[in-house]
Amino acid sequence: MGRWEPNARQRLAEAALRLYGEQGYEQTTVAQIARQAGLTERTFFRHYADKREVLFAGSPLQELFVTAVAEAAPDAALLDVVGAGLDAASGMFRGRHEYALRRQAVVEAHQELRERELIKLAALATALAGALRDRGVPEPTATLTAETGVAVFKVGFERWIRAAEETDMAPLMRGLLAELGRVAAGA
Amino acid sequence: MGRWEPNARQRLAEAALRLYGEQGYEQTTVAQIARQAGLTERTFFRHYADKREVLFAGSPLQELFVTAVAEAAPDAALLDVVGAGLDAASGMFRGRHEYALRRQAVVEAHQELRERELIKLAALATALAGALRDRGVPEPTATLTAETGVAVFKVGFERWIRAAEETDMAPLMRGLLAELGRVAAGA
DNA sequence: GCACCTGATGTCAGTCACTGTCATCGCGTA
DNA sequence: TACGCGATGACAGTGACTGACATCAGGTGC
Repeated sequence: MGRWEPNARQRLAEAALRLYGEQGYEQTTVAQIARQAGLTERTFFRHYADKREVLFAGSPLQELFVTAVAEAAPDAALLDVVGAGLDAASGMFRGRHEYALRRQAVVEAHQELRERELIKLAALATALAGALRDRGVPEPTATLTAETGVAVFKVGFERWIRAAEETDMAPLMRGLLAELGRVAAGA
Repeated sequence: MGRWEPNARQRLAEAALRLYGEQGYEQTTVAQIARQAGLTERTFFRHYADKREVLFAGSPLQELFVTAVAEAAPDAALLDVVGAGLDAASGMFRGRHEYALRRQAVVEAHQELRERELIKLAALATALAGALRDRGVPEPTATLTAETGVAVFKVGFERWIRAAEETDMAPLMRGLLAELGRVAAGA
C-alpha cells in the first residue's frame, strides 16, 4: 500500500475536520487542507471526490445497519427488524460522542454539508429497502418502512448528540420506535 | 416591477429546465441559460443563488402543506392532520404530471440536484414539526410525525410520477398512510 | 545488481461556478 | 426636465475541480 508517508486519506480527513471547525468550511481551501496533510491539492481530489466528501467517506453506518437487517431472524416482526438495524447503528457511536458532536457542529453549520449528509441518509434508506425486499417484504411496505426507519434514526441521532453526557443510543431509538407505533395507532 | 422585458426569473427557470433536459445539467453552463433568456450570467445569480436553485425556488409545496396542517380541525387525530397536509400537497400537482415528470427526470439524473431536493424536503419536515408543535403536539412526537409524513410524501410522489397515466395523488398518499399504520401496529 | 513496471504523487494549465464593484439604463416622480 | 431607484451589464477575481503529463519509490523478474 503506502510507499510514501502512510495514511494519506486519514491525514486529509483529520486536517479537514480540524480546519473546518477552526476557521469555517467556506473559509477553508482545499489547498490548505492538503498542505496541512503534507500533500498537494491535486492529491486531495484523488482521495475524495470533492471538498464535502472528506467528512463522509468511510463511515460504516450503512453497512452495519443493512447487515443487521439482513441477518435478523427470518420470522422477526418488521418493527423488530428495523430495531435490530438501529441497534447496530447505535453501536458504532459508542464512546464517540465527543467526536460526533464536533463533526456534527461543522456539518450543521453549512448547507452544502447538510445536503451531503441527507443524500447519504437517502442512500441508506434505499439500501435498507433493498434488504427488506430480500427478506420478502413487498413494496411499497419495504420502501415505506426503510424511509420511516431512517426518519427514526435522524430524530434519535439528533437527540443523542444534543445530550450533555454521552448516553446509550440504542434505548433512545427503541423508545422512538415505540412512540411511532403509538402515533400510527392513532393515539 | 418589470421595466425591462418582464418575467426574467421565469424565463431563466424555463431555459434552465430545457437545457438541463436537452444536454444535461453538467454540460449546461450558467452563461448558456442566461443567454437563452436574453440576460447575462451575472443577472442569473441575482435571481437564483446558484445553478441548482433555479429548479427549486418558488414551489408552494411547503406553504400548502404547512397551512393545511395548521388549519386542520383542532381535535383531529394526528394521522388525519398529516393526511390533510398530504391532500393539500397533492392538489398542487393536479394536471402537472407531464411537467413534474420532465423536471424529476432531470433532478434524479444528477447528485447535486438530488441533494438540493432532499434539503428542501428536510426544510419541509422542520416546518411541519413547527406547525405540529403549534397545535400542541409535544416533542419528540412532533418531529417524528413530521419526518414520517415527509417520508410518506416521498414514497407517494415517487409512485405517482412513475405511473404511466396521471392519477389522483391524494388517495395514493392516504393508502400509504394506512399502510404505515399497519406496519407500525406490527402487522 | 539492474532494468522495468506500477501505483501514488507533483506540476501545470484550463474551465466554470460564484462574488464584489462599479457603470449604465429605463421608468416613475417631483 | 432633472433626479432617484431598481434592474441589468461589464469586468476582474477567487477557488473548486479536471485532464494530461512528469516523477518518484518500491517491488519484480532476470
